Amino acid sequence: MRQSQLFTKTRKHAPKDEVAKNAQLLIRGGFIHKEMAGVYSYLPLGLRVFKRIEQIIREEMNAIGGQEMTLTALQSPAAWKKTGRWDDAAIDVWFKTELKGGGELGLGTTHEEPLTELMTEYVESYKDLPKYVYQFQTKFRNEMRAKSGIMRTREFVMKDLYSFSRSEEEFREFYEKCAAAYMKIFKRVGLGEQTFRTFASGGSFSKFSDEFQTLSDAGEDTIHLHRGKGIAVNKEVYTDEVLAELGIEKSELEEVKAIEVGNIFPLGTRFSDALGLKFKDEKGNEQSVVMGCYGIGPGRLMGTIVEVLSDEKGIVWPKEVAPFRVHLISISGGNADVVAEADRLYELLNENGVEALYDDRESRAGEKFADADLIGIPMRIVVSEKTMAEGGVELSGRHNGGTAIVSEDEVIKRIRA
RNA sequence: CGGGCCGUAGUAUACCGGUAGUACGUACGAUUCGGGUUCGUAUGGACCGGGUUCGAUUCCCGGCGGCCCGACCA
Repeated sequence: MRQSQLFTKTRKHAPKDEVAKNAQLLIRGGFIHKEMAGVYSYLPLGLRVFKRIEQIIREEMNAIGGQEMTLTALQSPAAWKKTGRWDDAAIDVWFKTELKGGGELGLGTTHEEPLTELMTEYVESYKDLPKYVYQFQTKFRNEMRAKSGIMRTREFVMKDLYSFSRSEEEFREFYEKCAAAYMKIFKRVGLGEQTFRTFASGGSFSKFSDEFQTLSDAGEDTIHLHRGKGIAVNKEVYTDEVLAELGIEKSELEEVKAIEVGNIFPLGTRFSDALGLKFKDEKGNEQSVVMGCYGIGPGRLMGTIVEVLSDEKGIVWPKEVAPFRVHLISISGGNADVVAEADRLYELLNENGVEALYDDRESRAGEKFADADLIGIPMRIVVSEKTMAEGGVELSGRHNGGTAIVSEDEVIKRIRA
């Protein structure tokens, strides 16, 4: 895409009402727009990153047997009343409203109830199980206090997968599979090294759950990390009993701040019992379906990547989530030959299927480099009088900054590598 | 929900109970052209309502909005 056509622009100053690094950089770079507290729009660059993250999650969920669908955001109270969760005392973040013709409805905060009820239409026999269903859905949560940029918002997309199994053992098997898939996802988005499976509270559904925590001072959570074993314990459940169960000792742990980027937990039969999701086993006996729930917020993940991987000049996107594969920059100083050469290279990249952001604006080099650093595309190609004189183009990386003059043929190969 | 701070051009910031200034941006002209070039001209602003006052952007009250700490957090 030609940068001159992009409707967004970069800014030198972050808005004063944003303190979180992720929001400051994402707004300065033109990735997101703050609509109101805790509500952000995703602009062209931001949406590209978001979609990349979403796609990585999708691929990994499909790989473990997930079937994608979309449930509704508007929620009828009926199913929620059956499980006792329509009450504000049970879920205090409901956005509720009324229908014109009478009757209440809510904006979905989570989707156990509607999906469980939906599954009763299709699950009858042990032959129908297990099943794994997921979606990317907008969740609405009337948080007391939105904060930390795009990390805790009132409207956000969540990938939520629900597992429906015949037994506790079958559930456990998938639970571990999903935990492994989660680690793959965090690795692919560039957070593998600093993300740890963390033993956590199970809330009102089960004794325990597992969180995935990415180390960052910007995090809301405090965890006790065992670097050697690569596991951690959330402060909430940091008890002698839990430590003994995990076979670790206090002296081996360090207390660190972290961002919760994922959470998986057992639901047992809490929802299947309340909503009548049962199946007939091989002997004809009726059994309750054993459920589990698995969430990741792509937006929060995007914010976390910015928090963890940016530097003083701006964002540094990992290759797999970058809005474009390469940032092509022309430094022409009004020289038409340089413009023609850069145009040609842009076409060449397109022809080779390399998505490029092409800075074809008539700006000076300094401004273009500063913008490129802020936007954070990992690979950069510069075309200028200098590179033309040297018979190639300049290739450099956002992260290490090293540059090299390479030929055109070589550049395509290197980018694809 | 408890506590605190804050609302001034598009953005970031000054000052002031009596003409609201600067930087960036934007427009035009010139200059320059590998790390936000320099100069000139122009553009554009006090969240809303009430009160005090001769006079309020400034002080007081209310509303709305924003941020932070804590609590909460499927």
